[in-house]
Amino acid sequence: MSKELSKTYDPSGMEDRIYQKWLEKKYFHAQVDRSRKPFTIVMPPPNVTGQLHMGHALDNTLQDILIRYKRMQGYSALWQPGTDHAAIATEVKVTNMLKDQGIDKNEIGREEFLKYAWKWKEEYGSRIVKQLMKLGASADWDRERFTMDEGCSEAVETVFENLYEKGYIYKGSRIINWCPVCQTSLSDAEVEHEDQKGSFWHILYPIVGEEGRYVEIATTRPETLLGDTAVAVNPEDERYTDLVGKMLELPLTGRQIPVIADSYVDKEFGTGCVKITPAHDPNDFEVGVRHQLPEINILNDDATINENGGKYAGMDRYEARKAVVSDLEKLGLLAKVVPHIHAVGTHDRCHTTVEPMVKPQWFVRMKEMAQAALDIVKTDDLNFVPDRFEKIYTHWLENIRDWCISRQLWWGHQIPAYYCDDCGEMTVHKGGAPKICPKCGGTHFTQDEDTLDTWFSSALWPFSTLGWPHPTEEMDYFFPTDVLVTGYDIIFFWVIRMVFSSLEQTGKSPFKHVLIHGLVRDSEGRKMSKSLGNGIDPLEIIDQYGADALRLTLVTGNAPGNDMRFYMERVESSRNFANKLWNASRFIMMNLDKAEMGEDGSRKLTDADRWILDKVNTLAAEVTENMDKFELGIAVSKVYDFIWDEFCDWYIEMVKPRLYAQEDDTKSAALWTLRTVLIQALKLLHPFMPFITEEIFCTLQSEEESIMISDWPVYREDWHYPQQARSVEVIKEAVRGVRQVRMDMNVAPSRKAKVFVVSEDAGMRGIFEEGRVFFAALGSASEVSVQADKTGIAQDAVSVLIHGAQIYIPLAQLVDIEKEIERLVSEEKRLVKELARSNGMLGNERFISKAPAAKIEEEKAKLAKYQQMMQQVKERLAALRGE
RNA sequence: GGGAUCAUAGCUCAGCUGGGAGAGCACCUGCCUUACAAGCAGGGGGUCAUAGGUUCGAGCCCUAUUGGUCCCACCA
Repeated sequence: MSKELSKTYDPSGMEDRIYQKWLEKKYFHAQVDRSRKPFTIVMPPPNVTGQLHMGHALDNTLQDILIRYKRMQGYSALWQPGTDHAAIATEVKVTNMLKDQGIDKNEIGREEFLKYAWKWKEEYGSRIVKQLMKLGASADWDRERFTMDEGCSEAVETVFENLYEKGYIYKGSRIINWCPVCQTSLSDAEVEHEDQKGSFWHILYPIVGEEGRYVEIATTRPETLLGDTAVAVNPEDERYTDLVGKMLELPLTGRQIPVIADSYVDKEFGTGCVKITPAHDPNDFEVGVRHQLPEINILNDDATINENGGKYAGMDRYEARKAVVSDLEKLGLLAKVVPHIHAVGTHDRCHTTVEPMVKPQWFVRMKEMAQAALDIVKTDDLNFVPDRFEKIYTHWLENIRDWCISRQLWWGHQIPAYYCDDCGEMTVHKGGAPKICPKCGGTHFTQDEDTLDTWFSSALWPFSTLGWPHPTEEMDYFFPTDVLVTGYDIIFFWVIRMVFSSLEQTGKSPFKHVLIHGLVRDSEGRKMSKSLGNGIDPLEIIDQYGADALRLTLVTGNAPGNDMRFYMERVESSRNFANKLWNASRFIMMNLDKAEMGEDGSRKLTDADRWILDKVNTLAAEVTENMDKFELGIAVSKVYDFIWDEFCDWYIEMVKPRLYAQEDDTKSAALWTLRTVLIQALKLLHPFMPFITEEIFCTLQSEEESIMISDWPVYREDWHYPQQARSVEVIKEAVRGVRQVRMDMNVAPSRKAKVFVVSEDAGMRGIFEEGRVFFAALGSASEVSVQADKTGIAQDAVSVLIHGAQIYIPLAQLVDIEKEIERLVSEEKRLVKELARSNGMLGNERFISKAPAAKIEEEKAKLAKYQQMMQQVKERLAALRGE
């Protein structure tokens, strides 16, 4: 006696109840178990103050599918979760929160600010975790980590020290990207280039000592003229050969600057003369280094002009631009202004135009580590799915520049560099300040003010969460991890940095596979964003349709690496599928309640039973293969089609007459098959729709169990029934034909008719004898007569011609002979085409000589089939026409 | 400037290593058949962007073209 399911599928309440049970039973907890193989996924840590959006929902659904699949296969499957401190994102939020309370972060100071930040983290840190739970995420929450917890921080300081000692981390005054609003340096990856309309200002620099002679330069940023320390021309540019070495009058400043030659200058572009501002342009900075030019910083941190800008000091950079241009015009030094579209670097977070500035910052030298990361992707130890992302990865690494890791923020890992209060000597030291200054023996130190780029700590995530740098059992067992699932938008920020960090620190790639997915867009293909207000809240979808429906929607028809559009209609159709499965299960349980399933020995499996067993068996093999190739969208649609089409629309309908009969010696076999196939299908579906499958599974069981720790279906030889698989397909074809004909003839569904199956082939007759009962039910037949010839069949019966048999339905006065002929003629036309195609192929000598033998045999079989059917059509037509 | 990617049914998208074009939704026609109307049965609808090429055979491979999306990039 099984328990009961409610009448309609209603996920609300059910999902939370089930999740709670899973938590209590500790099914998510993975342990080091040497008797089993490990399978590990490390969760991309969401921002600790973030909220679940569709991107998270997709990302975590994919991970959950993989981890549940592997767990069912018997792996010790660890899904390592945690959250990221998200340095700048969180700092901005906390700062704004304080601002709203009238508190200025600079007034309260670092220590006080951090107290607020931690409080904020405690308050909101669990929110995203709870939201992931609503989604059904089976992560090992007992192992939840945070990038700024003790262990992760230790890993960060250890790596910093290691890299510093190796000479890979250095501090230096280099040109970096500066965000004037966030007031911090940025890495190259954080700068987005946007095309903006601007102008090309052509400015005249008078040549010293040559009255009336000028050099014309072109610039998009005239205000930086205030920081110019040279003008450069190409050494091979004959137009300017005589100028090199001469001095120019730098307008508005009273300074004189030299003309230098540098191959960086493109003769063809602009005027061929470039003003050089080493302090505010990355290229100019390098030119400056080559020529030992002075750097004149003309900007304050908020992008106003500083005291080096003379009369322009205090002005904002754009005010200064206007003022400079207008002053140049007054002096007659503005040659012309040309409209110009150029790429402007902006901060990816606040979209402020960044200013290149020279500042003392910490950098990671990338050359060697990038090479290691490039090498590993050529091996089997690291591969991308789909593999085209390997190119993107490679291209980025080949062009990588040193990574600026210091940030002028407070929320984050403070750089473990200490300056001796006595002599100023810097010491890098993990685990707090050093005891004694190695240079002067001083004992008082001041720590570097800067914190690390948030990606520095997330780069260590795959191993810091497993206990590194300590030699833990987890590290030994679960590392390297198996799959990393993430969006393509984060390859540069995160994936690459994890790879080289792991290679450097552990000697291994952090994961074997990187499964890349695209973005979830709105129904019009736009990115979901706060500013557009077009975001769809996954939690609302879950409330309304259930997490299973959301998950199914996100994974169906989605190929790796491709963006997808989110449609409410698709969520509804997913929910409908859940309802379908729910009701089919309910039907099966009702029947299990009514009758005994019987002992093994008493079961008599019919062709239909063997057919569906064969189908579900094949399905298991195929789905497993798709899963292993990360083709999750294909895998789930196969399960979907199986459940809806084969199982519900065909098998259950086939089996009904046996269930409803008073006496049927195959009834228990039907019940057993229904239950067995349903369980197999539930298991195959479970990774995708964990809640509904668990609910049904548990209702079917007599004892308390869970589908999530049940065994994943494997292909089994004893369920391989090729014979029955074929014969039931024959009957299905006949049923479809009968239905089609009845529809064409407008026969009321309620009107049953006697159906004759005629075949000279005894094997074919056997198939229909065996399937007689369900053939009758599905074909609306009052009676089925299987015979070798047409004895007793009225001449005006409608006919269905299938390969190897003819089906006749005498429908008396309802049959319209003309219409019947029409139907047959169109069938004849179709067959003529098919025959032509088949004959064409087989008549082609080159096909015969070059195509694989199996293909040729297949085609020959088709030809024979069509020929046979054509003959039937011809005979039938002749009979109807009274020939 | 370099690169990636897409173009398949009215809409959104699948289509694995080349071997007779698929799904969901929408549409049309019949059905309240005692699991399900969130359903059942049947149906219409595609020169797989264009032009070449490779092949016995191309939606799939190659080349070019057109149109869209995205990423990277220090031409001031």
